Amino acid sequence: MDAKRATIKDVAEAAGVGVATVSRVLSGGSASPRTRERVLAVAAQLDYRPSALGRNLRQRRTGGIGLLVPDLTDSFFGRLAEGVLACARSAGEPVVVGSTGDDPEQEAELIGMLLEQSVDRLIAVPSGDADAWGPALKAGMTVVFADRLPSEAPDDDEADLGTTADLMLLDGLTPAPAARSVDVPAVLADDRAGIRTAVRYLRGLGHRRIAFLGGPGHERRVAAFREAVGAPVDDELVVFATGSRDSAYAAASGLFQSRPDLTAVLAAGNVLGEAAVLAARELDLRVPRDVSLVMYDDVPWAELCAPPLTVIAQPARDIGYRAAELVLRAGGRRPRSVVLPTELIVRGSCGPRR
Amino acid sequence: MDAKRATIKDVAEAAGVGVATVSRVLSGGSASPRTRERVLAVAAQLDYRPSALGRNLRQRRTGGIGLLVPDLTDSFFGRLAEGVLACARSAGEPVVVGSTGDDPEQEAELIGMLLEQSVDRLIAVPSGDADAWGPALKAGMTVVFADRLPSEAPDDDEADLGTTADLMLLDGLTPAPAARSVDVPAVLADDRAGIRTAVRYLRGLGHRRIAFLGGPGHERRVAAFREAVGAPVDDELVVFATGSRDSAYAAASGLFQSRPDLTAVLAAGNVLGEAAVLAARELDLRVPRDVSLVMYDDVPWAELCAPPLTVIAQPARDIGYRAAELVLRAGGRRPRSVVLPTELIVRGSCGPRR
DNA sequence: CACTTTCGTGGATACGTTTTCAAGCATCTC
DNA sequence: GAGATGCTTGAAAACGTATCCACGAAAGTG
Repeated sequence: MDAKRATIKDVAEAAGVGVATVSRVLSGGSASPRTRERVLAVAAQLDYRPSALGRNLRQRRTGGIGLLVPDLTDSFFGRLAEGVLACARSAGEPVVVGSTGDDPEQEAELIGMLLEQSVDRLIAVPSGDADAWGPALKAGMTVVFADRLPSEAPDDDEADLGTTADLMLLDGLTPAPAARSVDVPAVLADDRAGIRTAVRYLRGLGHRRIAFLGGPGHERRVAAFREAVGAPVDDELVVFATGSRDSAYAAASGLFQSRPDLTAVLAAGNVLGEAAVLAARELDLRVPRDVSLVMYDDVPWAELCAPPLTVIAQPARDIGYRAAELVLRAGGRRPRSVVLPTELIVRGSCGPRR
Repeated sequence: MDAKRATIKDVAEAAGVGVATVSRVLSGGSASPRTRERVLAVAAQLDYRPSALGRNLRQRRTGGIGLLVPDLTDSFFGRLAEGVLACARSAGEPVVVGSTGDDPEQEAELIGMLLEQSVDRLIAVPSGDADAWGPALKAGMTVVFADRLPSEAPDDDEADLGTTADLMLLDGLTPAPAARSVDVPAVLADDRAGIRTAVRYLRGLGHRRIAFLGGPGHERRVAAFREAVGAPVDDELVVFATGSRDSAYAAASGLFQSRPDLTAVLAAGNVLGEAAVLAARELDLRVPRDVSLVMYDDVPWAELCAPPLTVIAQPARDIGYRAAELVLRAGGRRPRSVVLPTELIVRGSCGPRR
C-alpha cells in the first residue's frame, strides 16, 4: 500500500552512479552536466526526497529552529510567531514551537527537549533567569532572544555591570542593555522610548498619579516607567500580575480600588489592557473621564473597544521575523542585537486630568 | 568549550556493559536490577540524554507531531495551537508548526517539508482540496483534521456519497460528515448546531433578512446556515472574504452597502466579526439598533466591544487538545472523529428587528 | 544428575545521509 | 612524450540509536 520512500541508494542504482554523486548533485556540488542531468531526471521520476533524518544524523544537528513563547493565546506572541514562521518558511526550515506559560520550569523542560532533538538554533521569549540559559548555550545553541531579556540571575558575584554596547541602533532609538549577563543577541521593541512617550503623553494631559500595570517579563518596561516618571515613584501605583487573565483582572481591580486617586493607567501588555478596561467598567469608572488608559501593544480590537484604546504599537511580527533572520544567517559570527521602534497611536482612551 | 554530548557508547563503556543493554534499560526493556541501577547511575552522572537523531533514523520516523494552521494571528487558531502544545508537552513530544495562510499551495509545500522530516503524525486545519492530502496519507502519516474538513475534491467520478458514520457523538450533537472523500478522523465544533442556534435566536428576535459573512474554510458553516434559514436563500446575503483582515472589512462593508435592508448578520469567525463591527461603525449603522450581529467564535475582546458581542463560543483549546490526543494514541487503530458542543452567549449585539 | 526453559547480555547490523579520500582519466605544459 | 594539473567519480567511513540473534548462565523439570 504505502510504498516506502525511495532512498538515495535507489536513485544511485537507477542512474547507474554512486551514492556520493547523487548526494553531490542534489547538494549543489560539482558534477559533469551529463551525469547531473541523469541524476536529476531519475530523482524526479522516482519522486525522491532526501530524508532529513539521515542528513541530520550525519551532520549532528537538526535543521530546524526552535521557538519558545510564553503563550500563543496572547495576540502579541501570536504575531511574533507568525513572523518567525514566515521567515523560516522562506528559508525552508521547520520550526519547533513550545509554549512555556511564563513558567521557568516548563521553559527549562522545553529547552531540554530541544536539546534532545539537537535543535541548535533557538529564538525565545525568555521566562527564566539568565542562567537558565546556560545549558542551551553550553550545548552550542545559537540563541536569539525576542521581546525580552532574561531577568538578571540572582548571582552572588556582583561584577555584572551591563555593557550597553553591541547594539545595532536604528536612528534615534534608545540603546538597551542587551545580552547583559549572558551574551546573547536580542530583538526588542524600544520599550524605553515607548514607555517614555506614553508617560509624557499622559503628563501632557495633566496626569500626575499614573499607575503601571505589569506582568511577567515586563521588568524592562517597569524600569523605563520609573525612569520616565522621575524620582518620587509611588510604589503602590506599580502592580504586577502573573500571566493569567484572572490574575491580570485581579491586579487591575485591586489597583483601582486601593488607589481611587489615580488618574491614569499604563498597561504593559494587551491582556493587561484588556483587564484594565474590564475592571474599570466593573467598578463604574468611565474611560477616559474618570481614568485615562494607555495600553502597551496595539491589537485589532483596540479600535473596537469603547472607547477605542490609545496604545503604544510594537512591530510584533517584525520582531519575530528579524529574530528568525538573525538566527538563520548566524554563520558562526555572533549577530548583533536589534531594537525596533514603537509608535504612539492616539485613540480615545485618554483625556485631561479630571 | 562545549564538550560534545555523551553518547550511548560512552555510557556503555563507563558502566562496563554493552550498548544494547544501555538502550534496553533506558527504553524500559528488561534488565537485571543490578545492571539497571548501574546504567542509570552512570547515565545520570554523565548527564546522558539519548539523541533523538539516532533514534529517529533507526526507527525511520521523527518523534514529534506536525501542526498546520492557517494563521496564528487569528485568536481561534492561537487557542487551538495552545491546546495542541499543552497535550504534546505532557507527552514530551515536540511539535512542528506551520502557518499556511489559508493557501493550498503553501499548505502543500509545508506538507512536503513535514514529509521530508519524516514527521508521521499531523494535525491540520486543512486549506486545500481533499486530494491535496493524498501524499501525506500515502506516506503513512497519521492525520487528524481540526476545526474543518478539506473541501470536496473537484473529482470527476461522482461515486462520493458521504458516509455519516464513524463519528463519536457527544450527547445531542448533530452528526457531521467527517472524513468524506479522504478517510481521516477529525475534531470539529458542532457548527451545524451552533449556526442553527444563532439563526434561531435571530429569528426569534424577528429577523428575516439575515446575512452570512464567511471566510475560507467556512463551507460547512455556510451549508449549516442555508439549512437553518430554510428554502429561499437570498444569495446576495451570503458573502465570502478571503483570509485577510482587509478582505473581511471589504466584504462586510460591501454587504452593508449593497443590502441596506438586511437586519442581522452572522459572522462566521472572529476576524469577520471584527470586520463587521468596524464596517457597521464606519457606515454609521448602530449595533444592535440598526443591525444585529452574532459572531461565531468567542474571544476575550467580545466583551470589551461596544456593544458587547453576542457570540457562539467554540472550545478552541479543547479542539486542539483532543486532536493531539487522537493523533498521539493512534496506536495503529484509526481513531474516530469527535464533535464538540458550542454555546450561545448572549451579550448586547442583538436586538429586535427594527 | 541430565535436560529443557528462561533470562540477561553483548556483538553485529541497519537506518539514509554527507564527506573524505584516492583513483581514474583527460587536458595542459615544458 | 613525460610529467603535472584539474575534474569527475565511487567506495567507504562515520553519525547515534534500536533491535535481531546467538550465547552463556541460572533456574526449573524429569
